Amino acid sequence: MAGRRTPRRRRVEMKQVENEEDKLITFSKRRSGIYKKASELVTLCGSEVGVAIFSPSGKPYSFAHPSIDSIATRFRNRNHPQNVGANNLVESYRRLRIDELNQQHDELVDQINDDKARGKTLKQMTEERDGEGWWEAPIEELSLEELKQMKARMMELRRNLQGSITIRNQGAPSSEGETSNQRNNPSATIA
Amino acid sequence: MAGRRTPRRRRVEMKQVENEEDKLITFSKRRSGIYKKASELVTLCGSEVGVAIFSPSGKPYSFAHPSIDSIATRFRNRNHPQNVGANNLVESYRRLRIDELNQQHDELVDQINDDKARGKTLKQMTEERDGEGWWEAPIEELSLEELKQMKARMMELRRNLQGSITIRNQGAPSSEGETSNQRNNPSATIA
DNA sequence: AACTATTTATAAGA
DNA sequence: TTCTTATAAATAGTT
Repeated sequence: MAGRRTPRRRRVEMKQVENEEDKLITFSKRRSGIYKKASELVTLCGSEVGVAIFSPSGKPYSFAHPSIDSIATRFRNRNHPQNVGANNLVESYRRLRIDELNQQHDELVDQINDDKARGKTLKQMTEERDGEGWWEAPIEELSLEELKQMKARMMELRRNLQGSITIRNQGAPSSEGETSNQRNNPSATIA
Repeated sequence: MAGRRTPRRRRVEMKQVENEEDKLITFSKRRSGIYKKASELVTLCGSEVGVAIFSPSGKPYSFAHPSIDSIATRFRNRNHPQNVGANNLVESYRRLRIDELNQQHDELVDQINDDKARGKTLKQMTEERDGEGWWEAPIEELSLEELKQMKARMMELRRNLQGSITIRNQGAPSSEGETSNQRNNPSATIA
């Protein structure tokens, strides 16, 4: 009991933590730290914040205020929902080879409509996730949120484009048999 | 030089900062702090992190590693790109009334294809944003990223559904009660 | 932007 | 996992 009872000190080499156990602990603590900082920013400045983190083992975590949906929407709309975003959106869209995208979309919609997997309903999913703090939005909802976003995006785009073009042309099918596997190559598909 | 040269002390009331100027400074400092924490988490644990923040005035900021695209993709795929995510996605999709969504999509694609707004090309946009740290991804790219995500999502969905359904029928009534035999994900939740 | 008193975060240990 | 504590890091108020 004499002297220092906890003779530890630390160093902060910014290097990958080798020991897996330590790494997990560090991750856990620092994740909490970031959440706290984020929530403080929300409180102090009234700003909206969204955080997405993957643990070393790949488990997803998220933090968001007011909600992931809201954050995503704001990003989409940016400061000028009128044109700027739409322009980028449109131009980017084009470069993604709309034909192919459209074709895929049709395919998917058909398949989905045909009734396939069946799980929880949207409402159920939403209900289940209450009870935790607002900052602990379960990541399970993200895919759902993304769908909402997708619809929102489309409606926005449509709104922005309204009254401009009207020509309808399903377009030639893009001869693409192989698309790069983007699981490990997120940004490879674009250009 | 004698005595204390900076006789300041601070308080940390977690309240909205009233003074607008102070609020902006606080926001700026703390945003940097969060970015730093996030990048440290990346370095120490090798995890992937994405942060989205709106300033009090509504200006968007973001941080992401390896990229917003990657983060979004991982969230979409989650731990089990096979089924779980797809199920939610599919079910949600349905509930968003696919027909309507599809209709809107077609409309948009047609309009876009017909040549409308024209801005920077994707390549230009990408080039312009080099020179800063990887953690300072300009928010301007987000709308673009979302497009990538959209495509990625569709391709993923398509991949997941492949070999399951092939019927093409916009309004096919479902007679399937359950299809829950795909739930073989033992490691759905680590904790 | 820089400084520094102080608060806050956190690496180790228990 | 939660708590403790020594110490490193973040930052509010100021220059």
